[in-house]
Amino acid sequence: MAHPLILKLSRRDRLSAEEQRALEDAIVTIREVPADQDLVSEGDRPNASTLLLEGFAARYRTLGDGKRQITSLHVSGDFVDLHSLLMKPMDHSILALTPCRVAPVPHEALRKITETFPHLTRMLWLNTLIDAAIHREWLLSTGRRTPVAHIAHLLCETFTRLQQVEQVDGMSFEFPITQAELGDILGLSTVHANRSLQQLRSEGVVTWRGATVTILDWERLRDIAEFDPTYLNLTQEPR
Amino acid sequence: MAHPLILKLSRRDRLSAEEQRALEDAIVTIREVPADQDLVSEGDRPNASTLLLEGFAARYRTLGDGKRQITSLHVSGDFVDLHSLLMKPMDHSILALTPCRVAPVPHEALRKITETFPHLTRMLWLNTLIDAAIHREWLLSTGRRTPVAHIAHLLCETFTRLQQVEQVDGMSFEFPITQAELGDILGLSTVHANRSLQQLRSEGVVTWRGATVTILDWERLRDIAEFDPTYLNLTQEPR
DNA sequence: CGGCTGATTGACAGGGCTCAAGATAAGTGG
DNA sequence: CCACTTATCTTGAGCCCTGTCAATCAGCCG
Repeated sequence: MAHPLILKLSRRDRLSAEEQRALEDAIVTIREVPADQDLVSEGDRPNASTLLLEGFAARYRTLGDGKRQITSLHVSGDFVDLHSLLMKPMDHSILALTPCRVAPVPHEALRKITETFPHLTRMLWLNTLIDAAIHREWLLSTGRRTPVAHIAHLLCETFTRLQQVEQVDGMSFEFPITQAELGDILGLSTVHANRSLQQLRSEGVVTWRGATVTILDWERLRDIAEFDPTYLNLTQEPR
Repeated sequence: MAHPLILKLSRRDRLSAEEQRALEDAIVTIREVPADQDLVSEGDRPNASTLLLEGFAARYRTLGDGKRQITSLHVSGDFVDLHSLLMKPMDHSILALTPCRVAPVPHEALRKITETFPHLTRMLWLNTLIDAAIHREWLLSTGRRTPVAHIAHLLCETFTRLQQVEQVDGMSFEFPITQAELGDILGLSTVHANRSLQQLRSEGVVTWRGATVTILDWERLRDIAEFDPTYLNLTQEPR
């Protein structure tokens, strides 16, 4: 089974046949998780990391008064909690935004990879480094971008990430999040998320109907967002 | 030379003598960088990663209109751009907030470590995972904490991190950042950063005179911040 | 002492939040 | 396929938070 992680990593550097096999062999079971259920919960000490095969998931943290911040979004091919191999316990939860198909990859298998496949280990490490780069970009968005630019950036980023795993259709893609969730990504209230989104739509750069987003004017969207995909490390290089 | 990175990593898991030696041997030169100068600049393709031995540094990104967001702070023992081993080019810059003593660790040496010391590699990987965990915590702060709670959290975090590398003096520590920089950390204007800080001081939980911060009431500061150090992974475990 | 940088303050405008209601869309049972 | 229920999206109004601008104060250095 050629899973989307291989697709994703292969964009950054070539994986040998052995490396691909090691990744494939690491998957022994598949689990279906319904929407709105935690894939992993804060405080867990998982003994496997979760590879997302299908669906959308979000990592989030909640404050005492119930305010929630989504700290990252995940799509197929993402290793949503690869870090739990080395960091325990979980310091945040991961929520299935849609029904998800996931593969728990036992930490034993991952540890074995780190002992035997240095290059593949670096590629997995890189995977978590890209997560961190996305976090930094989100920090810039939350702290300094206007709400409209923040949404624009989120759409550019999501489009680009989905493109890598062949989940886009022309300039359209499925983006099944509610506006309440959008607010929790942006660090804004639902109402303000709604109004900012309307502004972006009214300028004719995007369309967002139901769960499908269409980018009508990529150049303009990119300019509004000041989107520069460097941080996603999409180039193939020796790593 | 027992550098602070060894101190820092040893809090998370025991390093063997060979591993420590490998880290020590990786340092061949030391460089002094004056304050307000970039240690590394966006777009660079460094062939060494920078270990911060002394001083404070910050990673930041800037928008077209000049707005700046600081995405992380670094203190002695931090490997400020360890990620540049695998991610090129640099997607952000790193600034010396004070005069810094740094050790460039050649990527060659690091790559060799990944080929020969799987456990040490995991420890370095962990180091970058903790950076990412801090990013997530900052996202929560920027998106959902009040400015006062955000500052409180920053102080709790900084105190805890400095404690690990023995840079605190009782409940006091040196924190040489200006209020403009504080604003760029919080995602607020300088003026508002100032007013929020005053509020925290007026409640008698902290003192911040010149570059030295003193925590007068840790419990209260922790409660205001809802600070939970889990994400810093301070426990010693097999990794 | 004069000239800097950084901290503090006041006034005011605009942005973003809350509350609450109405409109749409999506899902469910008959 | 319809009627109903529920979730989501929109909109309006009013208040508070936060940004901007500009001036004053404080500390440090030559």
